[in-house]
Amino acid sequence: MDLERLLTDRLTPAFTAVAGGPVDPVVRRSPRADFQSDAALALARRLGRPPREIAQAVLDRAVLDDVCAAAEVSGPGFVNLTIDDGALAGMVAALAADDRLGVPVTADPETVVVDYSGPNVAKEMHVGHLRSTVIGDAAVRLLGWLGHRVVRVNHLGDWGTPFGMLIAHLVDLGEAEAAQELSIGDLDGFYRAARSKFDADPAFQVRARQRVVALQGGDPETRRLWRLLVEQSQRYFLTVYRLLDVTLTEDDFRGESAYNDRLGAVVGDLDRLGLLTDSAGATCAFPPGFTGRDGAPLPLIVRKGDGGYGYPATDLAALRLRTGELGATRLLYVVGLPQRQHFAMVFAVAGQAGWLRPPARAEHLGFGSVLGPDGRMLRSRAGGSVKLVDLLTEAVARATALARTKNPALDEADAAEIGRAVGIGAIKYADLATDRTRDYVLDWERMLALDGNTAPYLQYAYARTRSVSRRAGTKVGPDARIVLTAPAERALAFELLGFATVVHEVARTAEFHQLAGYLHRLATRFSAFYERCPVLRADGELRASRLLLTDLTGRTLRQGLHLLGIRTVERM
RNA sequence: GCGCCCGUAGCUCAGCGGAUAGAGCAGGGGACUUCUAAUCCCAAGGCCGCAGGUUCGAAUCCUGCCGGGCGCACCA
Repeated sequence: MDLERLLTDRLTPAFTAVAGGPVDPVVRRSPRADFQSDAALALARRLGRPPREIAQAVLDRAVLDDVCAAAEVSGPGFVNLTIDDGALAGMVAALAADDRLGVPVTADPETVVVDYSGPNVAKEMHVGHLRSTVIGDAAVRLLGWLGHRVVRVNHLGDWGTPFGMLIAHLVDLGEAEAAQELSIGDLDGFYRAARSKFDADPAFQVRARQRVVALQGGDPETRRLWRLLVEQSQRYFLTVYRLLDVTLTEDDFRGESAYNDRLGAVVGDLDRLGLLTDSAGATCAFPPGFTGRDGAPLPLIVRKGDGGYGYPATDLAALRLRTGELGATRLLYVVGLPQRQHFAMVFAVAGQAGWLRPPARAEHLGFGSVLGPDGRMLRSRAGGSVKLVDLLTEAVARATALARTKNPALDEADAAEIGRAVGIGAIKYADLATDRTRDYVLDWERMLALDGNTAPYLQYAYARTRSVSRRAGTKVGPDARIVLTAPAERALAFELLGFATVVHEVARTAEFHQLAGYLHRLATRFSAFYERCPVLRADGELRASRLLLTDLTGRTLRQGLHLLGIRTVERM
């Protein structure tokens, strides 16, 4: 069903025979035929034969008759393959009959830990958390759909010195008042108030420092107040996740504090392994290959000079638990690019300690910043960071207004539902549609545009497929014959068959913009098909075939968008 | 100083060893007695930052520059 793989499987033995060793035929879509294989060119030097001759020898041996209408050598030595219409139709029909759209559940499932979102307790979620949350959730959805055991970890910032100040402020306010403030989502106000008191009032500073000591010493009352802060914040974060359509739940919170009682063992074991050195009073690991400002080896500070633990220790403890107790073989860290070196060092030390060894591997899925229209880091008018809820609320409001304008017949409820799906979808899609590692510019006009590579365009294409299916009345069985005559039908068929390839590729690379690009291409192909190939006005076999193509396109768009965490609506 | 990321159409981005570098937007031209025009079609638009190198072949790999961003010991 996966055409690219099918052709690869057919060409590989032929290439291998000709070359006398294993060769990847390098099959890809071609502007000059349906597919092309480029491997003969690369082989020419090794075999000392002209590439065209090699290509011909491969074609002489390869079994392609049942799939290809034409297979020929072209140019300097490309192999051009044209798929037989009947074979193509057969594959599309098989695809339509498959609930999983040609993407089987993986044969070797693994345990994958996805560490993402990670907001800080008693601090507002801002656009910086948007990317981690959206990308991480897409990873969770995709890997889960493929049958892997996915463990979501929301590595909350719930520990450290700021909590002394926050708890002291909470006491000043009174618990009820503080809880009220936090539950309505005024986290920044709470944090700022604590901060400014800390900066201005020496007596408050003393109380704050005492609270840090009490908290770390396990004082029950301080712990209770701390829990209160954490719980109120979690409640608030969950409302944001719900609005964002993210699958994170309360069960996924595993804050930094969860590793407290393991930090001692981490340091102790690293020491026993001879990996630690005292340096300027701090206990450090010096993984090879990392140098700092003056060319000196760069330390990973596992325990600070004052005896406290920093986040390297926490990250090591978390990693060890994930590969050890959770048995994970793939660790994904969806954290901004600036942390790249930190994670490289953590992974290196974990490798040295034997906590991270094949088949287990860790990947830092770094990402760039969200920029404003001026090309600089997105800021609010006041110059502070933009509250994530504000951003989401504005997206929904804009999309709802847009829906009303475009389709005045919608009632309030429908407009609201569409506004939500489109607004949130637009934000998430804009985030996922470009290369993760790059910064991107948040531009309302562009991401809510009704054409172009945007969520609304894809959602509209989906709504059109549903509209056609609804109007058809009769449901077309999956056993309907597919007939492909028009070029637009063929083009759509090829795109539909490419879903599995993209899904597998993205599962490997976590480059979600590849999936987004695929879905946009699919929607584009469908729109062209829709324009040129009447479905409901066609008769008999052709009508049934086109209905099935329409339905299959809709299912693929819905599934693809769902994997990205984006909703579809039945009408727009 | 060292390290990482990024310089591709006016704008936002794909492409990251293969044939004539692709989309979308904006701008130009066309298609609504509609299966939802929130759409489609056509034309136009490029020293792929610069300079070397490797290769049969380079936007893609290597080296050096230039420009932008971000990191580089006790905040997470």
